[in-house]
Amino acid sequence: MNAGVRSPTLHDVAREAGVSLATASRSLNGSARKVNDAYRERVQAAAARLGYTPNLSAQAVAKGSTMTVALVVGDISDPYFSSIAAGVIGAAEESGFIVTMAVTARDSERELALVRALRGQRPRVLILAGSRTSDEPSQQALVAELTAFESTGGRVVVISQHELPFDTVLLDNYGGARRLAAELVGLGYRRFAVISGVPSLLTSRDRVLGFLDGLAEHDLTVPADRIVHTEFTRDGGFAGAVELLEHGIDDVELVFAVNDVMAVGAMSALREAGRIPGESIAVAGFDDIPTVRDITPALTTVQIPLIDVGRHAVELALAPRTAGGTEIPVETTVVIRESTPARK
Amino acid sequence: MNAGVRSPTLHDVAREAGVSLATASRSLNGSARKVNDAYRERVQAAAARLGYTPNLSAQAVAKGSTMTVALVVGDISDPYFSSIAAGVIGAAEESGFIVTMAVTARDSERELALVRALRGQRPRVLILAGSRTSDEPSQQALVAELTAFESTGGRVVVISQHELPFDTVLLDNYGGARRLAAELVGLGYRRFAVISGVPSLLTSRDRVLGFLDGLAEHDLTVPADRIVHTEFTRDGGFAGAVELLEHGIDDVELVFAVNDVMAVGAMSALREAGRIPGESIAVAGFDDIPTVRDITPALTTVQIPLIDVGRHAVELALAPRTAGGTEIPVETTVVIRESTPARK
DNA sequence: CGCGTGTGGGAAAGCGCTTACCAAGGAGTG
DNA sequence: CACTCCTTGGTAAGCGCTTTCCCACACGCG
Repeated sequence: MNAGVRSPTLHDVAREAGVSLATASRSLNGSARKVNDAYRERVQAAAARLGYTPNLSAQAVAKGSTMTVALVVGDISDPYFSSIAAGVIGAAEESGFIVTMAVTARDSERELALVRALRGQRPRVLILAGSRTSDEPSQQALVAELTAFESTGGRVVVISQHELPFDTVLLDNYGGARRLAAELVGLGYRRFAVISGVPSLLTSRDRVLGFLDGLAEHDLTVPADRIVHTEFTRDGGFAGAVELLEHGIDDVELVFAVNDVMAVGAMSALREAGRIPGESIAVAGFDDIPTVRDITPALTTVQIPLIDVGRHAVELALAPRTAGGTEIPVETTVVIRESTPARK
Repeated sequence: MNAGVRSPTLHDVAREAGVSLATASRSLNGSARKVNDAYRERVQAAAARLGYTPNLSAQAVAKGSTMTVALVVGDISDPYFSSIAAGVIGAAEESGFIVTMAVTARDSERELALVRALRGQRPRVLILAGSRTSDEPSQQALVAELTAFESTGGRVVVISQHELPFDTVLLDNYGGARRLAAELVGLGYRRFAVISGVPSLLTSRDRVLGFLDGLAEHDLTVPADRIVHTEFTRDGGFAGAVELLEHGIDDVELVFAVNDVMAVGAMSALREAGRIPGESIAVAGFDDIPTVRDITPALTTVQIPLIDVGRHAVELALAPRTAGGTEIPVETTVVIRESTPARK
C-alpha cells in the first residue's frame, strides 16, 4: 500500500472510456462545449470506476487561474480571527473556492514574508485579517507586494481600517467605542481606565480614540497614567490590569479593554486583587466574541458580526473590481451586560 | 492596473538574466545540481528585479508532489478546533508546508465530500480533526477514499480515536474522564449528572464511559435519566442543562459536561435557574480550552494539550511511514478549579 | 600529447491538464 | 441535389515548471 501507484489521470480515464483526452476533459468539468450524453456518461462511469479526481494544480496551470482564497490572520486560536475565518471559509466554499491559511503571529515582517509566499499559489483572492499597524517600514513593502499581486489579476481585501489602497471591510472601531463611552456615561460612570494595545496598532488606536472622544463629549477625560499599553492578547489584558493596579486605581469605576480577550484577562487580574468585576469595579471590552456572554459577570462589549465580516470579505473579492477600492462598512453595536451595572 | 499583466515566469527571468531556463530553475530552488555563483547571482538579481515568484501549481505538476497539508476540522470557530489548527499551521509552516483548511460543520456526508475535493489538491498530508462518529454508513466510503489517497502516496492522520486504520494522534478521552471522576469522588462528590453529545460521537461516548467507569470504581452510578444527549456545542450544553433541570436535579451535586464549551453553556443555564455554579452546584468539563480558566468560577476540566496535538499530527505525517499505522498517545490531565470545590 | 574523468550549461521531454483549431458528418436551404 | 453552416470528436499546442540527457570544456595523469 505504501508504494507508488500514481493517481489516475485524465488520460487514464479517457483510455478507459475509449474517448479522446479532450472529450474526457469536456465531460468532467462544466466546459462550454457540449458533449454527447452517451459519451459523457461513459466518461463519468470510467472516472468513478478509476476513482479519478482532477489534479487541481494541473488545472490551475492549464487554465492560468486557481480557485483558491488565501487568508492571512494574526492568530487562528484567537476567537476574533477564528470567527472571521469561519465566515471566510463558509462563503468561499459556497462559491467553490478552497481556502489556504497562514498566520502572522502578529508580526509584520512575517506577514510580508507570508504574503510573498502566498503569491506563489496564485490565489484569486488574498484576504488580510491581520491587524494593521501604522508606522512599520515593512508596510511599504507590503503595499508594493499587494499592488503587484493586484496588477497580475489578483484581488486583495483587507479587513479593518482603510489604511491600504485596497478593497476593505471597514470595522467601525472608532464609532463603536465612542458609542460605548456614551452609554457608559449614561449608566453613571465617570472615572475610567483604559487597557490598550501597542500604540501603532490601528485597531487599538481607533478604539481608544473613539472611547476618549465619546467621553470628551461629556467633558470627561482619562488621565494619561490610566491608559496602559500592552499585548493584544488575554495575557496582555491581565498584565495591563496588574499595571493599573500598581498605579493605584482605587477610585476608578470602569476599566475599558480594547478587546474582549484582554478584558477577560483583566477581569481575572482584578478579581485576584480583590476588585470584583461587576461589583466593585466595572469592565467593558470590544468584539463580542462568543464566550463573553457566558462569563461572570457577562461582559459589556461592542459587537462586531465577525462571521459576516469574513463573508463580506469574500463577497467583496468576488464582486467585479471597481476603481479606487470599495469599502463595505460593518456596523458595530454596543451590548450592555452585567459587567457594567447602572450606578445608582 | 486592472488589466492582465501576467506574473513574470521563470522564462522571463531566464531571458532577463541571459541564461537558460534550466539554469534559472536550478539557481532559484535548492536543486541538487551546482550552478556557478556568478550565474546564480545574475539569476537571483533578475528574479528580484522582475518580482518573480515561482508558480507553486506549476512546480507541483512538474515535480508531481506538493507542499501542502490539508486540514479538515468540524468548526474552526470552536476553540477546540482552532487550537488544534494553530498547532498544525505552526508545525506545517516550520517545515515549509502551506495548509489548506475545510470545515465539515460536523456533518459526515460533508466530510466525505470535502475529503474527495481535497484530494484534488494532491496534498502530501491529510489531517482529519473532525470528531469521528461510529455508526455512520458514510464512514465506509470515507475509509475507502482515505485508503485510496494513501495508496497514491499521501499520508493520512486522524486525531482522536483509533477507529480508522491510519496514523493517529490518540487522545485519552476515556482515561482522562475516568481520572476526573476519581478526583471528584475524592473531593466528596457523590451524586452526578452528565451532559453528553449524541451517542454516535466517539469522543463523547468515550468520555461518558470513562466517567461512569471511574465512578463505578467507587460503587457510584448515574441514573439513566441524569444523562442527557445534546449537541456538542455551547448551545447544546445550555439545552442539556435545561433538560436536566426539567427532570429535577435538586439533589445533584455535580454536572459533568463532555466538553468545555458545553460546560460553559450549562453553567449559564444553571445560573439562570438559580443554581450557582461552584456554590450550589459543581460543574466540570473537558478539553481545557483557553477561556475556561478565566470564567467564574474557573472550570474544573481535563486538559488536552491542543496545540501539541496539532503539532504531533504533522510530525506523524512527516515521519517515515510505518506498517499498520503509528499512534501518538497524548496525555490528558485533570485540572481541578473553583467550579468543583471540595465538599466538607 | 592522448585519454579518461568530472563539472556544469543548455536543449528538450515531460508533468496533467485545457482549449484553440481542424475535420467529418448531419441538418437546413434553394 | 449541391452547397453552406452547425455540431461535436479529436489532434496538438500550450500552461510554467523540473529534470534527464547530451555535450563542451577543463583538468589530471601516464
